[in-house]
Amino acid sequence: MTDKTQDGIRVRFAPSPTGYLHVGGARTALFNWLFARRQHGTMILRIEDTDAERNKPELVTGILDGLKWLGVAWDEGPFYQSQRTELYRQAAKKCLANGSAFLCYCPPEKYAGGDHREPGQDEEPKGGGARRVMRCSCRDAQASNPGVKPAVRFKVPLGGTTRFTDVVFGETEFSNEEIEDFVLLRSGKGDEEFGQSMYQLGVVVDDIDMRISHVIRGADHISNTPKQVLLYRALGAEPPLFAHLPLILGADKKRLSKRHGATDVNMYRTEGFLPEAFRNFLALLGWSPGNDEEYLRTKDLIERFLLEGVSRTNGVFDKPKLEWFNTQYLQKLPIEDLLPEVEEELKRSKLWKEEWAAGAAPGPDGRDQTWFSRTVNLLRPRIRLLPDFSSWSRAFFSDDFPIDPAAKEKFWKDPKVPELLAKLADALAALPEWNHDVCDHASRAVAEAAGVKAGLLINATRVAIVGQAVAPPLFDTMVALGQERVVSRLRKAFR
RNA sequence: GGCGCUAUGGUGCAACGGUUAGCACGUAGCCCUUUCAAGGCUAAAAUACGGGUUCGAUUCCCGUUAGCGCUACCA
Repeated sequence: MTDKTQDGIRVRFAPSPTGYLHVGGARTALFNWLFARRQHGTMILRIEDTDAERNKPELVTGILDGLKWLGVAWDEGPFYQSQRTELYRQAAKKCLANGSAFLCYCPPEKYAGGDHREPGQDEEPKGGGARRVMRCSCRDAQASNPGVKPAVRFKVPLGGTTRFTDVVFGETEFSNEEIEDFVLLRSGKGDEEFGQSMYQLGVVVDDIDMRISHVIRGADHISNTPKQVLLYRALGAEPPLFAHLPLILGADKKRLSKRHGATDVNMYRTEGFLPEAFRNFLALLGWSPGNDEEYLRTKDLIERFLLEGVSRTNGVFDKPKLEWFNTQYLQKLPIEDLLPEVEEELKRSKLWKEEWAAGAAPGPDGRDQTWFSRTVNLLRPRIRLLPDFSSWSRAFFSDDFPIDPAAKEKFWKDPKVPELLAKLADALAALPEWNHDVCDHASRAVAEAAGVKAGLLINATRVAIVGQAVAPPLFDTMVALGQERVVSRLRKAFR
């Protein structure tokens, strides 16, 4: 075991391109990555595409995109198992040669059907010891069917136990009687001698070849592990350390699936979550730093990540908590980390103006080079998802914005409003300077002169200048928009 | 069915033999307030059940129950 880490910590994430990058897979990838970073190790990406039937090569791009968005960067690969067939065949032949595997001529659908009971066994095997009498004895099938191509099966010991140490679950032991003679290599098609590798062989051969020190993967692989440990031994290698991760469940505690909502990480990107918030949330699903801290930026996660902190209980994917994390990041992130995300969002929605880039020309208020960052800061406490910058905050970035009918209904009810806004427009237009306090005083003066409460004017004005009942504090909003726009929007309101 | 794993509020985690069982999300209420958020305060809410071990169990052991996983020439 110890010699496994001689050439350093080496981990891998090994998705199969039979679908998109699932949040469960994303969490596995994240844990591998955090562990590798924390231990100054190496992370390898390996595509497990040995099943030509199910595998869809075009899905690899989506998985890679998902990982990149997540910020999980691998150091080696991606390696494709479909291109390493010869390696697996050699390993299978080695097992054949040293007696740890055998050729099986059974038709695939017959093997488990009880065709292989030894003579004299008429009872259907019912688990327990009876099961092992199912050792394949299909030499007869070969004799009566000379053309049949065999698969290679591993010869699991008839007795004894196989144990391994799981860093998360502890010492784990399986009775060999429970393990069937699993297939290593599919039978050959056409004129091939053998077909593609099966999962168990591929993982083990690659994990040996890639000198993997820690196998960090979902707990759904616990039952596979003894098979793999047996294979390591048959191939003359020492098994790595295993760390199985509890599964992620949906709100009903069933395995997370599409009907629970989005399970494709790329959908969280398009929904507008910040990758760092998503990482923070995911890291805390099945792992804890050992105390109550929750807001952990990526550098903190790396610093704190220990396999010992991984939980053994399956966890529910709680989207409301993810949303909370996102708002936390939207509010707390240093502005320079947030700006690029907002810029990208505004570009997506075609609202972006190059003059807003840092250090460029003044913003719409014609005053300050950092208009964009000031405006984002003003907006961020109320934003939940990145696209809100384009929709909810549209009036800050474009003159073409809708007026919400419900907002009108609520704040323009009073018949005095049109005249009030006209007076306010005149008052504001006459202002020699433009800042929060000046706007504040001018507005309140107009309200007072008209004999109405300031609130009435303020609320009505908000609707006129941003089209919504909800926005940042009014006078800050006025400053962000600039004098010209505020005046013209007020004048246009009832025209 | 067999085998394996797991079991703290609705949810995610903490307490690794001794705490009034802690934090966060969510929920309810209050405060703040020009809207809405944010923020602050408060409240309701948990050790699945039954046996042991121990001076003492959330914590260790056994059983029950429940959930999940595996049980493919899928990964």
